[in-house]
Amino acid sequence: MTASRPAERPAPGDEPDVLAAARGLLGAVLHGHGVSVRLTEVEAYAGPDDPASHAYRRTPRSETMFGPAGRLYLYRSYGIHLCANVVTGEPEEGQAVLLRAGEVVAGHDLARARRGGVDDVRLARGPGNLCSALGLVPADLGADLEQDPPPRLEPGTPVDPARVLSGPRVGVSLAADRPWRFWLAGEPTVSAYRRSPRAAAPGSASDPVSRR
DNA sequence: ACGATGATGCACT
DNA sequence: GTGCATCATCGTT
Repeated sequence: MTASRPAERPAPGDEPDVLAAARGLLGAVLHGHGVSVRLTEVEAYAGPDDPASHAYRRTPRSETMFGPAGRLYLYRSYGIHLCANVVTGEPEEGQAVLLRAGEVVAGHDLARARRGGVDDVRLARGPGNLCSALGLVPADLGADLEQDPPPRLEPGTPVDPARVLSGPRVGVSLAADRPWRFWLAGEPTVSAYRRSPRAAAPGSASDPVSRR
């Protein structure tokens, strides 16, 4: 072996761009089909260096993640639910932010109808429920969120950084300790944390890249 | 062609 | 807290 440097591991302060992008999406408003949601909880997914990301391997499904920023990446979870991401970073990087939860700020009646009359704070709690409330459909895959017709993303007023909390991503079995989930403190719309049963024990060194 | 696996949600104890 | 429906996707055969 050569006298080269050790394997790269992100140094503190050298975090992937997608983390800042994720924090920046908190408070933004996503206008769906007749319903608008202010984002309160998101998760960052990096490219081929993130084992939990759909972009860990480039496949037909994840192709949108390798495209330009500001596009909508939709995927089907458990064969049933749609989940929405905003592509960030440069093309080929494969970075995106999963939209996990939000507060309905417009179109309440339509959102309630779509969600079967659950309590308002649950209208867009959880990535599948958020898509359902917004009325997103598979045809919205790849939509340019900066263009006029919905779905469209409206930058929110900046949030107080002290209100942004972080923790591990929900339900991922790999890189399960990376604290790449971000949410706004005190928001009742934020979903509950649930660790994947397949994830290594918290803090385990057997997890590919455990913590930062 | 086949089997395993979920970036979930909801019912249930 | 736990169990599981349900099916697109992807790696393997």
